[in-house]
Amino acid sequence: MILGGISLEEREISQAVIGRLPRYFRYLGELRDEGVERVSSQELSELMKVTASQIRQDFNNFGGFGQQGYGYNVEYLYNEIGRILGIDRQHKFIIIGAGNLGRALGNYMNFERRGFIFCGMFDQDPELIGRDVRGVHVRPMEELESFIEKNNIDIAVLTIPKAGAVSVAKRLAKTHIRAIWNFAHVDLNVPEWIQVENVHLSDSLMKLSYNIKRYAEEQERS
Amino acid sequence: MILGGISLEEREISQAVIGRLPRYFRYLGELRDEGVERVSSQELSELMKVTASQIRQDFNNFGGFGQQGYGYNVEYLYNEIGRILGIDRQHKFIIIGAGNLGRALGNYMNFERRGFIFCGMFDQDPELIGRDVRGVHVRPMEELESFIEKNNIDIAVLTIPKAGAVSVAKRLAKTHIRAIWNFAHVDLNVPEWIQVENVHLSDSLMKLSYNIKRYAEEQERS
DNA sequence: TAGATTGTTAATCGATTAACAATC
DNA sequence: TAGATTGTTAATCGATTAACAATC
Repeated sequence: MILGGISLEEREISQAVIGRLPRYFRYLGELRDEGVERVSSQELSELMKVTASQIRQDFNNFGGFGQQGYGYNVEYLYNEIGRILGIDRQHKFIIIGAGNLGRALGNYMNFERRGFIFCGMFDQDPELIGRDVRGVHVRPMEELESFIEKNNIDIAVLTIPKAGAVSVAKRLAKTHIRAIWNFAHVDLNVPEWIQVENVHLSDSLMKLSYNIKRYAEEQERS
Repeated sequence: MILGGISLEEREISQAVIGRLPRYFRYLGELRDEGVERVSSQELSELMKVTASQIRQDFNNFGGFGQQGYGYNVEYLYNEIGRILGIDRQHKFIIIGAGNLGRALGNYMNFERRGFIFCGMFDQDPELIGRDVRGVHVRPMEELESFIEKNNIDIAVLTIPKAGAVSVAKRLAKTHIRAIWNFAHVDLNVPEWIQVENVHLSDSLMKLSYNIKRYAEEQERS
C-alpha cells in the first residue's frame, strides 16, 4: 500500500494519535472482559466521549481493522492496538532512586501484566542499599552500567531529585538502554536513540490549580 | 481591553497553552535563581527549544508582560505565571488510598513549596488506619466527607485501585471538593464544578513502549 | 536617534470533524 | 438485496509559525 512513495509502515504517526491509543486499549479491554464481541465507532464514541470520526481516522492510521456494516471485532482490535503499542513484547526495567516514589513504582504489580519486568533498583544512599523491594534488592550506583549491559535492560525509571538526574542520564546515554521514564523535574538531553517520557507531577498539579482558579473566576462573573 | 465584545479576562485559554505554562515557570525559576534579570523570547526559545513566536503568543494570551527592545523581566514574569497558575494561593489536599503510591505522594515535600498543603489521608484497610505519614495519620473512609467539609479541603488525590475510584468519586461529588487528582486507571464522571486531572502512569509507559518499538523499526529499515 | 524586541496580524500547517461512496 | 458501518476524501477548525509595524 503505497501513498506518494511512502509505504504505510513508514508514515509517521502523530503523537496526538499515539497519546489516544492507551485509552482505546483500556476501553476495548473492558469491553472484552464484559464479553462484548463487536463494537461500532458510533458505540465506542458514545462510551469514550470522542467523535466516531476521530476513532475511525485514528484506527485507519494503522490500516483497516474494521469491516463495513459490522464494525470492529473487540478482541481483534484490542490485540492489534496492544501490538502497535509494543506491549506484546517484554520490557525489562530498572528503577534508579529507591526513595518513596521509586519503591512505590517497584511495588506496583500492574506493570508486569503489560510485560514490564522489574529487574533492578539502584540508589546512592548506603542506608537504602541492600533493601528489598518485591524481591529485588537495592544496588549501589557503581553497578549501574554493568548491570544494564549484563541484563539487557530496556528502560530506566528515574526517580531521583533533579540535581542527580542530569548526570545519571549522561551515564545512561553511554549504555544500551533504550528509554528513560523520567520522574525528575528536569528536561533531559539524551541521544536520539534513547526515548524519553516525562512524568512531571508538579506540572500536572499546577494545571489542576489553574483549572480550579479559572472555574472559580468564571463563577464569580456570572 | 475589549475584543469583539469579550474582555480579555473572559477569553478561554486553550489547554495547549496551559500545559506549557508550568514548563515556562520552571525555566524562569531557574533563570531567577541564577540571578538573571531579563530574557528575550529569542533567548528563552533557544533554552527551551520552542519557537520564539510561540513564547510571545503564549504570554500575550494573558496581556503584555514584556517591553519592546528590552524583553521580559525574569522575576516579574515568573511571578505573573505563578499567579496565573494559581499557585500564589494555598490549596489544601487529602490523599485517598494509603498504599505505596499514596504514601509516596504524602511524603513528597516539594508540593508544599508550591502551596499544596497535605492535610489528611484515608484508607479502608484497618491495617493502614492510624499509620503516620509525615505527621498526618491515616483515617477510616467513614470520616471522609466530614473531614473535607470541616477542613475546607480543595483537592482530593485518588490513589486507590480503579474498582474503588468510581464510587469514591461519587462520594466526593457530594462534598465541596474543588478538584480530583486522579491516579486511578479509570475515567471519572463528576459534575462540571469538580476539576479532574488524570495521571495515568500505565498510559505513559505504553507511549514509551510505542516509541521504543517505532525507533527500532525505523533503524531496521535503514 | 538607532537598535532591539515586543505585540499582533497574516500565512501556514496540522488535526479534527463532516460527508459520503465503497462494501460487507 | 437492503441496511449498516467502515474507509477515505473534503471541509472546517484551531494551533503554530512567520512577518512586521509599533514602541521602548
